[in-house]
Amino acid sequence: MRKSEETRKFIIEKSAPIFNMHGYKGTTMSQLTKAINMTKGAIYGNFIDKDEIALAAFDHNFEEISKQIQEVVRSKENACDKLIAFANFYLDEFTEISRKGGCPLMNATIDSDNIHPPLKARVAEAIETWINTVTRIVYSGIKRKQINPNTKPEQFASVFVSLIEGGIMLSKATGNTIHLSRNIDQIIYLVNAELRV
Amino acid sequence: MRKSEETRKFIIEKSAPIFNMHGYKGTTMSQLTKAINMTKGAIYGNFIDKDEIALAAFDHNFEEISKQIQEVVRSKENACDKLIAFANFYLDEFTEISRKGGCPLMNATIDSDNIHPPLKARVAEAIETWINTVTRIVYSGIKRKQINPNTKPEQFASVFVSLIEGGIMLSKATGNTIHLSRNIDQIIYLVNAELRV
DNA sequence: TTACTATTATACCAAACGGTATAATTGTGG
DNA sequence: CCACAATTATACCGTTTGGTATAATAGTAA
Repeated sequence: MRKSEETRKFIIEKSAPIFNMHGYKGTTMSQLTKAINMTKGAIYGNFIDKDEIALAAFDHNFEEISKQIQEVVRSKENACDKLIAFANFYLDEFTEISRKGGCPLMNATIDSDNIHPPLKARVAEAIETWINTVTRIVYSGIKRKQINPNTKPEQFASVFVSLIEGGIMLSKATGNTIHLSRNIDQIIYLVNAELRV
Repeated sequence: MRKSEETRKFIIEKSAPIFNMHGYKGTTMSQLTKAINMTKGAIYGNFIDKDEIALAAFDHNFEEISKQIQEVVRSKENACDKLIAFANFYLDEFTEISRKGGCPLMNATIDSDNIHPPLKARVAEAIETWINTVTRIVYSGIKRKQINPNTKPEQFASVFVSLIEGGIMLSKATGNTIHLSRNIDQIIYLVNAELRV
């Protein structure tokens, strides 16, 4: 009763970066058995099929990055500082994120589309959550008179998230961090020049 | 001597959206035979392997979208108008692009990573080309006194492309065009408020 | 320690994978 | 229209795929 939950967690942790790197179709059961150093019997004793592992892996990837972001955001008081810290997190962690296959939200967005509807639904939910986090920071900043009341929180959130994701994509594709770096600069500029009061 | 090139072209055209929708691993030879309504013999008589079709499909997807963008950009005289027309193209064509599986550059970036080095190299090249196009428009605008000389063309290009790609990703994932729409608004705002002289 | 249950390993399955040899067909220059 | 070459269809190959019985093992409550 106890052991199974441990191995289940273990399997998810080891599988998560593999799904993130190779995608759903690109990840095979034998890749997973090698990574976790267990046999199929162990996997299928804890998961009903590949789908369940893939979904659990995505949840794990998203939760892990969410936790880190929450921590970074909470470490700042001012809403503008929260946004800047949020953005800088991705720049600081770019190498580490790349090592694990890039941003799981973007990867799963592309990977699940036209292939895996349940995963796609999960991704959509995660992205809404992420956008809402940014939106709420802006709303809260306006309320606390830290952010210009003319700012449109939803508009800013789309731009904010897009600059991060777009920057990751460009830097990943070209192998050059400069693109993400420029985008984070742009975010910092926007926050300081247009949002901050 | 003539026929083979025709069918080769035909195979590429029919295969391109499939590779774009399902990715390299997610696309199977039998999917392709169904789509082109021919047998494997026909395919392997014109291509040495799946890789060659995948690469040709990516090139085709990129060339097709490049051609359309070039046309849109050339239709405007002023550099700022070129940039706005460029951005609006993606908003106007979002539905059509989605129908074909989304932006091939983003899809291939995610899909090729950790899986297909030759395709990844091709994607990197295509993205550099795309960024250079934007950079050149800005440089040219500065030279022709249409754009503020303080503008940093490379910085703007990264932001420009990221807002488009990020917007596509968010809109694709959530099924809501609003994200891309907001990003295009942001681009137009940036061009008119900060670039245009 | 025992007895039973939960968990993992082994061995296997049919189906689908990318790819190929070869036969049938079709296009084409003379 | 013929003869030959280029192209496409058919039938098959070994391998790998996700998944499953079942046997062996390990954990656990009494």
